[in-house]
Amino acid sequence: MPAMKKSAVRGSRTGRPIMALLDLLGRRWTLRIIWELREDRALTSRALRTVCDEASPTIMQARLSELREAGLVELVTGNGYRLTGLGKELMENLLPLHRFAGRWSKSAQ
Amino acid sequence: MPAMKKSAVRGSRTGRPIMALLDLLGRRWTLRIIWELREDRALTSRALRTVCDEASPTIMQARLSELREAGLVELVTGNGYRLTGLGKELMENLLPLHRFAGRWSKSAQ
DNA sequence: GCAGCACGCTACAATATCTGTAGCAACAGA
DNA sequence: TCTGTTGCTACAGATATTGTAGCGTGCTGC
Repeated sequence: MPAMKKSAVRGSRTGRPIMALLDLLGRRWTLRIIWELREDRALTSRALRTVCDEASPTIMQARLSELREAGLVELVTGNGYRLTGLGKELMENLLPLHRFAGRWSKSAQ
Repeated sequence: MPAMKKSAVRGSRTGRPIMALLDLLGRRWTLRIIWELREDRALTSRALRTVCDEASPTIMQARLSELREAGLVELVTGNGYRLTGLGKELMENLLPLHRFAGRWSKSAQ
């Protein structure tokens, strides 16, 4: 499994991949980063910080490192960060959330 | 939109539902809770803490309150917590992650 | 009644994580 | 050389999470 060094994925000591994945995605900005890189976008770390509500560089670098270790994101020098093939696969699974978010926001209270 | 009182959803001040949703899901244990309630399971708060790596009661209650405000989870007295209709819809969108997690874990390095 | 027991939930101090600001070295134009 | 941008780091303060203890309520058995 990618990125399985000691604390790359917190908690979830069961070894079940889905738990490790849910834990990885359940960290601040992680889902957002993947979302912002959808449709083959490549963004520099600073551009990512800007689109992610001016997230702090510390945590942005930490998340990008984790995502790189996990094999979901890669750094293309001179071009910024973008999703790997695996990352795009994950993105495909997340795209339906856009439609759901619309329904969710409309279902008042 | 459900649960849009002041700080129910942190960051993401854009008002775009997808951002609010990604922010809600990007908090520790939130994804895991929804996952553990899949397939119409109903779990007590203590059972949820047990299956979620013994998460602390403080944070479990906080997450459950947020999810209830968001209309994704409900408390059935005498039966524990379970997903609402909306919550099940979200769950449907998350189920493919199980398969992805398997592929992810197999793609060494 | 009255123990036990599990429930949802809270208090509170210790710890981990995140933020905000500043700044580094390396590279690219002008 | 000067200006600007890149990826990335330091560090102190703020926020979120953990771990432990415990509350009040309702239920079951005695």
